Amino acid sequence: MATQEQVARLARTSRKTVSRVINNEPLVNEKTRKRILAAIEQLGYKPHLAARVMRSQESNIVGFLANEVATTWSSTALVSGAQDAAWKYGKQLMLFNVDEGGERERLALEQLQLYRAEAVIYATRYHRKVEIEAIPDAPLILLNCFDAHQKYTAFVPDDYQAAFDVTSEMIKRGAKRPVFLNLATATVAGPLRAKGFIDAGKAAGLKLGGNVMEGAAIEGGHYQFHGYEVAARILADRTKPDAILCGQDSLALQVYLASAEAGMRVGRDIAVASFDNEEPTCRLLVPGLSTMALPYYEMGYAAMEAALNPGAKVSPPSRLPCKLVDRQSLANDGWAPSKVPRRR
Amino acid sequence: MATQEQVARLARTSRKTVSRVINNEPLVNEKTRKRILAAIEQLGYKPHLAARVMRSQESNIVGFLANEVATTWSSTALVSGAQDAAWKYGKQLMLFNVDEGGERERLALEQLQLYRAEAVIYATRYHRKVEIEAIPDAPLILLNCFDAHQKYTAFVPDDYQAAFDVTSEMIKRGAKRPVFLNLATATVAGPLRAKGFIDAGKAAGLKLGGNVMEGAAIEGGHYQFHGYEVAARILADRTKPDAILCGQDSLALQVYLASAEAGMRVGRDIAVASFDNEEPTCRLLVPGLSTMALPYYEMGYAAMEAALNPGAKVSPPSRLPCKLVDRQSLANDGWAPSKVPRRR
DNA sequence: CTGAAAGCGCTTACAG
DNA sequence: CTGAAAGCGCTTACAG
Repeated sequence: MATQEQVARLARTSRKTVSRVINNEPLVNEKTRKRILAAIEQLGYKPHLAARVMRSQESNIVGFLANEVATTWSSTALVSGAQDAAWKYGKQLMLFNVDEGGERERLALEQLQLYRAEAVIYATRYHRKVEIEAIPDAPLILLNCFDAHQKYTAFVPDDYQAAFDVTSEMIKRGAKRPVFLNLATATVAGPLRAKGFIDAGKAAGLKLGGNVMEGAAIEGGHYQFHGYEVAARILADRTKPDAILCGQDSLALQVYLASAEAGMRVGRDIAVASFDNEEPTCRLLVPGLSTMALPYYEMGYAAMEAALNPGAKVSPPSRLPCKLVDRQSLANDGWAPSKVPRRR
Repeated sequence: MATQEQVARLARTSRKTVSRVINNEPLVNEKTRKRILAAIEQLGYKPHLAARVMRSQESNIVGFLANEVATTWSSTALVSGAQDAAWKYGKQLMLFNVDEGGERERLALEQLQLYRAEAVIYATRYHRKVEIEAIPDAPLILLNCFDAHQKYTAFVPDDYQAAFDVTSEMIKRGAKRPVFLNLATATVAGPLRAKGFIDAGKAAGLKLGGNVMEGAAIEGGHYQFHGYEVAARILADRTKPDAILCGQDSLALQVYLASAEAGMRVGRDIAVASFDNEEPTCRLLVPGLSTMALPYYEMGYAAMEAALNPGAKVSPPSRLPCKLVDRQSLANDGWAPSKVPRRR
């Protein structure tokens, strides 16, 4: 691979002037610039980043540790957001798939120190608490998670608002007996959403305190889905719900199965809504699933902005708003259209 | 951050001897080594990789471009396999999420040149043909894909074997009228699997040529799933199948829905098997889905081995074998146990 | 507008 | 077993 030295020789000029052209510095004669650019082209010269890093003492690298992230669709959006923000600042993302507290995580943080990363972003697959320490000389930003002592800047989805909004919409469309098939109680999002669900009922004059149930549970360290069994049970009940809000799209999938087996059709005999907007699940379900999309791209973007502009505020975690992606599942033929409250 | 110079001063020795200790070279006096290690500890010294790279002219970096990969579970295994193999050789993975032929891909390849990557692995989400060119001075390895001219070493799953094996198992357990709800015909895996399905029938004395149908299609550049409609249609038919093999777990999900709505229970009234073993789908379906796992970890590992040992054979693509992950869906109460052919 | 010199933090090549 | 010198490919700081 060619060096600036070789380019300079071919262009009959000095290394420094070549460096000027490469770094788009002004004050270079047009003719000299042309000659240098031609030489660069001819030799296929590319700057050697390691040399630049060493001399300028700037690595321009930001580490992105994805904890379990790659197992779901959400990772794409988190990484894309961070990537786009990074490129805006001329920074380079260094991406790692890690396991919390595990060997890969340790090695990734080690590598990032060796590369003199300027900041580190730590992202999790779902909203939760983590235990992690920053490496020296690089701010740590938490993405979709937070630390117990709120020591680090963090960005999470606004679970309360999301549940409040989707429940309000459900009620606005006619739901009288909505049930919330929630995430495991041991999650962070679960209780926040339960509160949003209940408060939205309260705001509309509905008492929903008894309508929240667990659709999943953490058993033996593993996340177990019980949406199918719970849905089958409540749909067999005399006072069955007219709408089911699911804590995640996977639970909605199980509700679809249980509904079909109970002879009920989603979007006609029972309304269903959910959280996540996860591909491909949403596209596969018939009818299409109405679900609250989590603002992963925006979260990733915000995290990178914060990583590159340290000194800003640290805690509490910034809660980014969620939006409903409306398809066909949030409907019930039993809801009389006249009863839908109008909004202006 | 401390340098070897500072460590040397503190340990009252020379930079070179510090370098010896750091690189585990022999021929260092035990006492000197101890002093140096203590100094390293005290100063929190970490080697500066950029400096090492520049002097040794070895970047130790391998690029991993994940095309659409992060949208599915398969990515984890592909990356993990490559990661593990890389660490075995003391190499570092540089991971990028890219879009084929897009801006992110161009930028990623550019970055890898600037970092003087020693090899590049290009991975796709599903088995297909790609158009891509290697960057100078770094071998390109294709993972889960291949190029038209077989110019590059490639690793793909053995789709023919996978379909042959799962179909044989289906027939062995009693299937008489299996139907294959295949991927879109325009995919690479689709036709290979169709052949495996038909050949397995032939080997067992069953004519399955007319039993292959498309469960998905590429329409307007997008992959569209039709598993629900097709399954609903064939299950309503007088001569309905006793088993459905699905081209991917997502199609199986749609078959579960259509079966439930037709009043049929998977694993009892209709047997279902599939390809992918994708999380979390497989864990969510009731009953659990029996499916051919694709050897993603092994493929990733093999790709990295090939990347770091160039000069080996190039074409045709290496086809890695798939294995059945058996759960409860590959059963049908109508299959008399006595009719199951015995194997010894 | 241009260039010579120094130095970033290491490892290489060599001499003791 | 140890160390002084040179150099990897750049950018910085400075002088013209």
